[in-house]
Amino acid sequence: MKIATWNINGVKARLETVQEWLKEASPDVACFQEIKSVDENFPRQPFEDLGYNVETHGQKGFNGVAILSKTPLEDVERRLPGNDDDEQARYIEATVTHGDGVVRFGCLYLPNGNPLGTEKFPYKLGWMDRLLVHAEKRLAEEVPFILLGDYNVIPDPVDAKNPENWTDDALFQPESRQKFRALTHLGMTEAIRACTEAPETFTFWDYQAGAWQKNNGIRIDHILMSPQANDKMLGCGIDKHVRGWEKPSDHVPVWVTLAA
DNA sequence: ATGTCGGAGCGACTCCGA
Repeated sequence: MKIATWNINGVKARLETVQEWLKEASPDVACFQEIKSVDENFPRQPFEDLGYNVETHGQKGFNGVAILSKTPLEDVERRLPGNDDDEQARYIEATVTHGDGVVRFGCLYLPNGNPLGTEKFPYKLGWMDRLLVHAEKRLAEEVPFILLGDYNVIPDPVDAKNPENWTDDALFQPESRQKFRALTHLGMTEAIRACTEAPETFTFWDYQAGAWQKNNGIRIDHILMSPQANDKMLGCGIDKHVRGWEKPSDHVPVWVTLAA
């Protein structure tokens, strides 16, 4: 079973690119972030034509997440619990049958948090606190649970080409990194770090200032696995080549494979 | 040293968010 996450930066602008990648990579489950579409306008048909079931949680203009699965998506829940006043579409959860068991997926688009000194950074930290509470609840259920998406957190200096350039950025603040570590300390395994020790393992390259050409990347898209999911993990990868395609997203797909 | 992109609202440019 192959499971992927990708911040596509706009489903309308990326439709052909995403279809091309789905044909090439053929994930069983794909989580997308920044669909930038309301649910009614999400182009479901092109994905259904490729054999996917589709569930979305979108809003107008920005944010928005989606889960695609070759097998049915069940018990779909939208919104991260913990703040009924939060109107931003950043979380969707669903269960997929896998072999003789099930896997629950949480697809997330964690707030960016920039610029520091505005209400955006405490919103990010509050959202991470809610995610910690929710993950703890899911982990207590002791079923395979995978929390994947654009975390907007650079976990460690090794996860940036030029970490010194990120010291004033919300993605690399000590508080952001501490809360990300706290998630793993609940017992979740961060898949890419568990699968590879390769240097310069990045998932995002800014559109600006020739970041891609200079490999000036960061690693902010993560797949966190509960113990029951981690026990099944076979391998992982990052589809870096997709960043070099025509009309790319600034992020690339990240994936894991699980034993049946 | 600088370099971008997507979407919305408006009315073919400017702003926002990243």
